[in-house]
Amino acid sequence: MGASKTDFFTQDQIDLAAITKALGHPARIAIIQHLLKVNACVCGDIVSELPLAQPTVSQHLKELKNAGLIKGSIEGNSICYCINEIVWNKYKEIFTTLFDSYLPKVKCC
Amino acid sequence: MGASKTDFFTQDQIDLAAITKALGHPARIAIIQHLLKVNACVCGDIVSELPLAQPTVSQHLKELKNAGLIKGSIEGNSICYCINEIVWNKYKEIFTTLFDSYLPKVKCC
DNA sequence: AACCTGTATCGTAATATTGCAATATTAAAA
DNA sequence: TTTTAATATTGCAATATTACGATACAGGTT
Repeated sequence: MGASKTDFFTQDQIDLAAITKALGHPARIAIIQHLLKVNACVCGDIVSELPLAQPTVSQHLKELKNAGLIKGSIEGNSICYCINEIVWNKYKEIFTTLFDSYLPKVKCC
Repeated sequence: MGASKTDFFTQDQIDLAAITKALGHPARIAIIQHLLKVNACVCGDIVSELPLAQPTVSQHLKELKNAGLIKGSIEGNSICYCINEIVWNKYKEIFTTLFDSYLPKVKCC
């Protein structure tokens, strides 16, 4: 098929899967890391940061925006991108909880 | 194309993207959450936990195993699955660093 | 107005993912 | 050995993703 059976999963599972899926590409990881590194709104130098054509980068930015991880706002004739603080902190919390919920067993196969 | 241009990204970016991609499906999130919940090796009840056919679940398990997130070991005529502690802790660290590296700007567009 | 610059969208080709029926494999049980 | 139970693999159809050239669009600049 290619489409996931979202009907039978919880909304939390679907949301978490959507965020991780959005992060599941080297280019999008690179975009996020760049936004984190400059720690500011980035206006227009994302394409030059990546080894990809401009339409491809635009598409990756769109997916990150759809997932809610980043925001884009018009700034003159270019567009400023930055991390979406609220969504970022929400998933920081969710990921922390997820990773912390693992308590290794003394005996495991 | 459909294939990512992995040649121009760092190994860290490719690895992180691979892990997030592996988590980027509701079924695989559900599998991980189940393994975390029972906090033990799970032998054979994963299929019945999910609203998917056995071959589909087997495929998702394979992807999680390929990503290194889970381990599977033969236990009689069934197979025990559990979280891979080393990989889990490695990415716990990486995710923590990633999420913590965000320092919101006072002024942002 | 015409032009440039930065970004988005469209269209399309190549490839990957998802899901499952059918089948194979493996190991214990009868 | 035959059967049974659990899991993996194969093969295939439907859909999604990735990438990019061509093009459209928007806002400045001249």
